[in-house]
Amino acid sequence: METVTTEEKIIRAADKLFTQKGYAATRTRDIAEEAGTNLALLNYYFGSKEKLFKYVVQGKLKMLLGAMGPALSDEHISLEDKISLITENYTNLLLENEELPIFILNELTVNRELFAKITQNTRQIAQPVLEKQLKERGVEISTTDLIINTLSMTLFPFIAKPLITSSGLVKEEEFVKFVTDRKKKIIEWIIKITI
Amino acid sequence: METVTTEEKIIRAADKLFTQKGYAATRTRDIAEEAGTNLALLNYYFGSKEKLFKYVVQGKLKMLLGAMGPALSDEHISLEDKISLITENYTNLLLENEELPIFILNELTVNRELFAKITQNTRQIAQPVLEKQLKERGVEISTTDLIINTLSMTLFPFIAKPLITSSGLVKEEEFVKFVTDRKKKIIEWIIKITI
DNA sequence: ATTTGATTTAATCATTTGTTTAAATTGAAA
DNA sequence: TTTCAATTTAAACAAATGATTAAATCAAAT
Repeated sequence: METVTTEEKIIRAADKLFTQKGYAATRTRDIAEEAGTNLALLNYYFGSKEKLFKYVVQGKLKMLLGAMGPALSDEHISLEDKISLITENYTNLLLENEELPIFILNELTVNRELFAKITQNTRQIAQPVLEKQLKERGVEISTTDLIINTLSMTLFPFIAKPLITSSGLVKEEEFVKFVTDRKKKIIEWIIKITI
Repeated sequence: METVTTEEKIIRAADKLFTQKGYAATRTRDIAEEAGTNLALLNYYFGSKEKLFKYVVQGKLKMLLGAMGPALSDEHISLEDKISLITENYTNLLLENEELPIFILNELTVNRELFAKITQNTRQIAQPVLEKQLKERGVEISTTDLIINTLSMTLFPFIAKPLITSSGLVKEEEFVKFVTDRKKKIIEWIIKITI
């Protein structure tokens, strides 16, 4: 049997509720109840709701950026394979964490300072390599447009899922197939655009 | 001089704060203060915080869908012009209302039922016309992919603006130029993909 | 000028919410 | 077994928050 410490139980409960409802709408009492512990333990272990939130957010953000960083900055991975890796990694990640992007982007809007440091690193390493690879190909598209187009087409269906499904564009039960099929298409589209 | 009723002042204040901070984080007292009125007037005119919120959301949602609906269902507008209209309309709309998409998508995640009715209409009218136009062209892409790709590339920069700017991909002061320049590019890209 | 209904104000209520406190319990070390 | 720190519990506190009330003010109609 796996033993889960009280601290870990609180983290998991907080993760679930914060991601689901956002910071402001989540009650410390609900976290405690979800964790099956006492309300006071939240402050005993983490000091405050806000500190617990930051802990959770840091983890989520690393998750989100971790799916992109390493692939981008490797010189030995071709442009095609990079696009491929990004769409593949993100699609898989978001299939397991559908609320992740909206959660991050929403809290990011309110709490911008919190994120600046973590995000900058990734780009500064990745961008020069990408630019070099694009130049070698004699491509007219900018690195920025390439990255944003890839992320757009990959992430948008997850971000806009409630709009897409409730409008009937894609049925709820077909969603997984829809984004899975898109993985291959996106690479083709990006290549058509880029070359 | 323009005369603004108290009711209108409350709506504008609520609009601003709800869009900026979301439902849960917005305090009725802040709305009253922002409107320059008394707290009790909010309940006098709208009954409750929730009713006021729904009023605001309905307006925002119509705004968002209104930028797409009419263009799509018109048989006399060519495919190119439709893509063109959507990116043009949305880019302009979101330049004036940058927080709009994240606000809608976030609240939509929590409050799904509220939106179902309004969104369904738009698609049911538009999709058949689009499908016909695509078939006439002998194009292999699906209507769904076409719509989602166009929306992705147009909306994503606004949705992910905090991530894009704080990561340094696009500088805050260059953002307007960036999305404005993208308008033309998106149309070219979509055509490359579609044809 | 008076009346009447709509609007506004100030004060208060009841509940929720994040946090703290002090006592109880547990479990390992001496 | 005793001791002692770490952990857990139950209760309470103070502030914040959505809502309500009753009185005051205003503006138009009579």
